[in-house]
Amino acid sequence: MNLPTNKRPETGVTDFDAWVKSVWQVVQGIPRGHVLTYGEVARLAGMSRAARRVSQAMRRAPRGMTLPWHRVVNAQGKISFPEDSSGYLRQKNRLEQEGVVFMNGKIDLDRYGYRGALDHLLWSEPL
DNA sequence: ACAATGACGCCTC
DNA sequence: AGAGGCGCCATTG
Repeated sequence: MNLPTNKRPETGVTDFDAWVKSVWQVVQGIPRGHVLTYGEVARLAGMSRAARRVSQAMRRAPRGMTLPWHRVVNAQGKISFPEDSSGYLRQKNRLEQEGVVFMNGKIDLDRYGYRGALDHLLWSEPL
């Protein structure tokens, strides 16, 4: 449906560049205390197969821009940084500070993920 | 120009 | 549940 990478002669902007901006918006829309997977972000931004590109997009965010990057995890409900890395710990701490609970290094996506967020909207389950 | 690299996901076994 | 294998695709070396 949407295959990017076509340069527009005038602007020099690629479809991928445009998609990157959508990614920022999607990520900024993730409510505090909830998470989305890379695949979900990619899909919501308009490229269903671009899960691996989401991290690139977030790294491209301008310096001043606040992006809740820590609210993006992989489809297994786990943090995608190596466990021994500082990034892993930073992300985990930020999430726990928002009330997200880890069990055996995993987040319950039915509770904190996309569907979980919908449930909260529908019948206001306590977090 | 070409091969390797990921903050991934899905399907199999 | 968990480990492999493979497809993905812009970027990097």
